[in-house]
Amino acid sequence: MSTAEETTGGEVEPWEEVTPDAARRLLVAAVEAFAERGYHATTTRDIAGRAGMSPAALYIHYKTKEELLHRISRIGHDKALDILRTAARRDGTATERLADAVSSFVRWHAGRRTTARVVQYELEALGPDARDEIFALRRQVDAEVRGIIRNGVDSGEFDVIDLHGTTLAVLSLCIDVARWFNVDGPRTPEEVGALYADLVLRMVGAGKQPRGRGRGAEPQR
Amino acid sequence: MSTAEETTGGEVEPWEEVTPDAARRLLVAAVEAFAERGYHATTTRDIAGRAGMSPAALYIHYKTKEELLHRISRIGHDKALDILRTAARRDGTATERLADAVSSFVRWHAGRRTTARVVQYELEALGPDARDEIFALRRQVDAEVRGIIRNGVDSGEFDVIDLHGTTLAVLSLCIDVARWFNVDGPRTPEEVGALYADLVLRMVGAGKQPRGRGRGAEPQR
DNA sequence: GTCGAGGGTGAGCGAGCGCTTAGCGTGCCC
DNA sequence: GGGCACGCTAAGCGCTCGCTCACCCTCGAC
Repeated sequence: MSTAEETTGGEVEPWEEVTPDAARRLLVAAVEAFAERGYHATTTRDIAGRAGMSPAALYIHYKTKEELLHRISRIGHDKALDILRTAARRDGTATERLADAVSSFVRWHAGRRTTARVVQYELEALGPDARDEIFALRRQVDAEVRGIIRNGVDSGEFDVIDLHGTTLAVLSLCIDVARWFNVDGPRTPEEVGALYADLVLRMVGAGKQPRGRGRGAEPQR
Repeated sequence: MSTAEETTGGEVEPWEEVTPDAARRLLVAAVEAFAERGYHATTTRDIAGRAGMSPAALYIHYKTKEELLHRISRIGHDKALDILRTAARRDGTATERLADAVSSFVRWHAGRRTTARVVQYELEALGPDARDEIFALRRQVDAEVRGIIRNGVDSGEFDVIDLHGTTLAVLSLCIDVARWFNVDGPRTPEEVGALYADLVLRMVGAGKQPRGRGRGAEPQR
């Protein structure tokens, strides 16, 4: 949001890829309901009601309630992966790219918290096939973050003992934002993103022995 | 890695405070079912079946299905708070106490993952009264960790810009272990606890300016 | 031996679930 | 202007849910 180079994190108009209009309204209603009450506690009547339609209308656009969850999960994971890929492929030092990846990923989890909650916490309601598809995306998410951290280790910017464990912890920290973030709370998504980027750079030991690699002169802050 | 002084993290025989025996078997069955499928997707028939009893037996020991969740949540939060309090009240530097708190808290979330999942992720299914009671416990959990970090800042051991935000992030990191930890995975609860303690000490900037301080070294004061 | 109390069961209630079906209104093509 | 495809609704099906109720078995007290 601040600099032109930064990855956006929050999208302009979400769900615009879902057509026709009635299908999108149903899907948005489902996101809200799933995030509020959870998949299993949400009824198809509730979803249809939020979208201003009768219960039967849902089945014109979606085969089952689970298909709704699958579509939400798929689109959400695509978006999350896109955010990380954009940050990972920027020019700049590993330190800059990791900070950008974390801050934009966190901004998405905070700013679009309802979507993120469904994406991150309702996976187990998916059937086996959908679950496999989504888990493949999650492995790619993991690989993007691990790639940035490995770059930083290779360049000497980072000091990391357990690459896989640290990657796991970084992602875990970001994902959990969707659990606790409160829109009415004292922090904006941007503030949490900035704080978390700083904490993650500390976790990977960035900016301790600046060996003057790459183009990024100043390590952090 | 594990000194005799360390807080245990995993308990010897859990749920021993629940009597009579049939009530405990039902509660343990409910923990497993809630952790596997979630509260709303779990049926009372499933719980009773796992405990080897008829569906009606559940209502001899518990008024409703929600009372089961409440009891589990209450006991679990008491245990979590107890773990943190024990670590916070040890003798030693803030660095040592924070490392102990994080490693034992994480060991509990990993080693008793089923319980922790229910405790951390099924709160919203509680009614308003039970929710209030549990949230009060959660504020105490937060206060314990914040207290240790504040001690470290005051003593000069830690370098923390945002006390509340950092506390939130530390707890968030620990709690999320219950989401991803896999008993059949490559890491033991002890390994994750040690890794996370190290990462958290980095997050709070421990062991930077006072040389010779930090883990492994002899504590003074 | 009788009896009461308490832990347990089989059967089933009313409600609400996911989902289906028959039919209706509207707009487009000719 | 007739025919029809499409989006949608009202009604409701079959099922399973949380929970209840009438009754039974076991066992210690006397």
